Amino acid sequence: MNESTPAAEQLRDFLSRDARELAPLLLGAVLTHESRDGAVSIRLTEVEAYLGPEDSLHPDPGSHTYRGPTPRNAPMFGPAGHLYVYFTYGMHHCTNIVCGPPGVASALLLRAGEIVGGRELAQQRRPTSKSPADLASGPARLAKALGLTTADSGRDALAPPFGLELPSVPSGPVSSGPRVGVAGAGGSEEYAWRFWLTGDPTVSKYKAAKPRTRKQAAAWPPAATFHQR
DNA sequence: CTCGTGATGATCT
DNA sequence: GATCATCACGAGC
Repeated sequence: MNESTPAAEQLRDFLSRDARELAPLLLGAVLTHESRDGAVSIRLTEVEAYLGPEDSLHPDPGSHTYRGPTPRNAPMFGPAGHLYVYFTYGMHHCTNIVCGPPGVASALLLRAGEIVGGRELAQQRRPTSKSPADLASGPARLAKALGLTTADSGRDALAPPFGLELPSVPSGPVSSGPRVGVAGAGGSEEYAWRFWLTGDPTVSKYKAAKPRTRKQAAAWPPAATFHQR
């Protein structure tokens, strides 16, 4: 078995707090993933908090757990410090670190970071990246640089082959704003739960959630569809 | 620099 | 069947 060390359990306790409180504290932390090809380490510069459905004061319509547990989001209902990785848009992976008190299905989406170890391997995994600051400047880029897929969802980020190290000194000023790419109310100013290190060059460029142009084909023509097969 | 858009498949209703 | 917690690329300033 893979027993957690006392240090890992202390860190797990640290992560077991409200995602909005934890988010700024986790900026500057270094996440490492060691694989057969080598290790890559990322210093986190941008995260987003997603809350669980248990908090009736702040129900979070932008969270994957908003409508309760499913096979995909199961890790978010588990212990803090584990990974929740999902696949989206048919081609991208995104990585979360589960957090929050036990029984609250919340997590932090890792949106960007600075590669501080294994830059060569990260560049190999992201051949289209044109500068070191681009290597992990976006949630799918970050997952790609770390070599994470849905196969890693549910695994413990506080035990090998992973590792998480908190910043030894305060990481500097933190900014916050609305979450990126979240449709509907969950992306509004009311849920300004995106946090980043002010001025850091690796932070992803902000793009407001575009009002998804809905397909009108299904609704048109409106009346001539009675006898369609 | 800022847009707009196509790619592409798991997931949930 | 619609919706995505996105990225890369190309057109037009």
